[in-house]
Amino acid sequence: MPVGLNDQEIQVLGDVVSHKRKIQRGGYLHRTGSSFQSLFAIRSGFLKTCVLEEDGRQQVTGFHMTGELLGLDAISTETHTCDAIALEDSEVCEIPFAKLEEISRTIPSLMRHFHKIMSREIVRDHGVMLLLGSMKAEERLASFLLNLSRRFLMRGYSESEFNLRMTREEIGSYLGLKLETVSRAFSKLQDENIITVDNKRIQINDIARLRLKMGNSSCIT
Amino acid sequence: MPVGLNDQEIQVLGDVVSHKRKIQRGGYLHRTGSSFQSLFAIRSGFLKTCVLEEDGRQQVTGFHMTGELLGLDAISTETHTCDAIALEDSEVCEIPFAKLEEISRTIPSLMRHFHKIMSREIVRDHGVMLLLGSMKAEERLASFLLNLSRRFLMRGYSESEFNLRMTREEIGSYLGLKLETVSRAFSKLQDENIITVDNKRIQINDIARLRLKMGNSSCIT
DNA sequence: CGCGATTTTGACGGCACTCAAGCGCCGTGG
DNA sequence: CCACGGCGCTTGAGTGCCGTCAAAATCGCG
Repeated sequence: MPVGLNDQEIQVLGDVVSHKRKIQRGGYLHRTGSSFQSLFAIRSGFLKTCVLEEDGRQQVTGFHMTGELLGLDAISTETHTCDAIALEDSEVCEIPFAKLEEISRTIPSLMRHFHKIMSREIVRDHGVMLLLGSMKAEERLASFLLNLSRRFLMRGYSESEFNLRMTREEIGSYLGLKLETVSRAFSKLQDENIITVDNKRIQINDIARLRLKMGNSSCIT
Repeated sequence: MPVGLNDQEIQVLGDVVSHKRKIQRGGYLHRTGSSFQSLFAIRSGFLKTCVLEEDGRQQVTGFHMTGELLGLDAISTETHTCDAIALEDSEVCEIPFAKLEEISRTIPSLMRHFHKIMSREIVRDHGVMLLLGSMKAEERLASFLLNLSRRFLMRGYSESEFNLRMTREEIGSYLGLKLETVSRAFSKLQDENIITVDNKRIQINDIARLRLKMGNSSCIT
């Protein structure tokens, strides 16, 4: 997963990864308030992170797939600030953070890589802020689908056909919309023959026109 | 600024800070696309960061004051992903990032501190995402004012009376609202005697009721 | 097959956006 | 000194997008 490291470095890093953990669908990887010890690298599966509001409802802050790193938000307070929940059976590697810091002192490229990952998360969040702050419902959904498409492609899956792991409500929570609005936006894009929707199965028929829907060129990572 | 370092460490860090830079009101600290060399610690003043959209309009991603660190987003691509513009005459310390990484290898507490700062930025962004995704105009403005209030308090200024450095349009851009909506929300809070608004001068008369306006307890940092 | 969860679709209403007018402040120039 | 014009701010009226409420359809699963 960590790009830009040589074999030796990867091996050293491998020693840090204390053990793997399986989380079945619906299970928690960590909860808000629980103490922070480790980062988690996703080996397989699909997770969401969400913060709970006082009234019980939840806001999804991200969807995460293979190769991504979870728990970065917890470094600051040494307490997790969100829940991480598996949307399908998943497998993660636990990376004790203290060890990671220690080892990264001897491997500059690893440290640099780690810093880039944190920075990329900040850039990603800015992209989402842009989306939430200035896009309409249809633009948000287009942006979301294109983002998923790109991430599937990077992992060797089809960029034009994939299964959503999350519900309309979770998509809506992430995009700052109600589930009905998400559903309507799906239907609208389908009416225009840009995508084909069959419940959770999405097929992108015209990726160029989908990109046009999202006036903005910035693509959330 | 950096909390949690001892005197010796602070001195070492001081050596890293190559030189100070003054930016006058309206001036750029850095621009989108310019190459990344250094982080910037704000010594004094007030800056905004914003990303430009293709259509020329801009979305403000943050307001930044004394003691805060700018440029974290640029680490990932080694290119700045946003503009940083001074909203009043400001002074920053330039911190060459390569040097910071190098030195942090010998001072674990500095490295840890840096990681916490990056992590806090991620948490902050999640707070903004929550705000943009689920709050109404008045709640957003209340949240914004309380955030400013707290940050002024932390710096030894009054928490109940301060000057806004930014325009209504910039506030709106940050909060995902149009300037007219921001203005109306100010007026409404004033009508309820919760705040007193005199152009850029804000006085918080009833901080408890202002907190109530923002149903959510999460406070963006 | 039957139930609950999820999704779709429709009708309606409200909040925020758009368009527009007017005010106050301030720097410039007559 | 004062008139003028630009800019930022406020306020009003009307519109439209999206949230709310509701009902029906479909899916998933035992």
